Amino acid sequence: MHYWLLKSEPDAYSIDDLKRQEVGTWDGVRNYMARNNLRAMKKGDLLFFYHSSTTVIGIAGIAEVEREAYPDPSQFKKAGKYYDAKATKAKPIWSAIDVRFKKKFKEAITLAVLKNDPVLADMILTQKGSRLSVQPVTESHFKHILKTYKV
DNA sequence: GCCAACGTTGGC
DNA sequence: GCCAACGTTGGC
Repeated sequence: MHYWLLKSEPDAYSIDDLKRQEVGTWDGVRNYMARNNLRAMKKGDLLFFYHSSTTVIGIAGIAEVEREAYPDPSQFKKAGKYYDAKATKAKPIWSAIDVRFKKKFKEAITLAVLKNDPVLADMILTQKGSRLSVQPVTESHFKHILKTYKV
């Protein structure tokens, strides 16, 4: 079992959207490191759903991997903003996963709170300048966050 | 809205 | 292969 953190701008896709859908597609990732992390995910892995670029920045809830990486359909859609002319069906470049809603926190665990926690000093999320949108979270960090900021 | 940090592109 | 220029992310 591995743990992850996925960022999304709630204006585009929020944990409430996922809750409504029950199972949602995580597509549009256009960064190689983030993509490789998507590809490393296994069904049943747990992930933090993180809200970025919004009024309350932080971890909004939990989801789990429902379907492992497959070619991101949005790379083939010419009209869409995630279209990639270099990608072909035979040789796709980008990957998507499906995630299943697990839980929405009553209140998001904010980035400020996480940054203030010495236990999380070496978490990728809390590093200055870190903007990786799909990142691994260690088991101890994941459990620590749940235990400490239980909501 | 600003801007630091980072990733990507493309000229050489 | 280097690196400047540019575009994007994302916190503040």
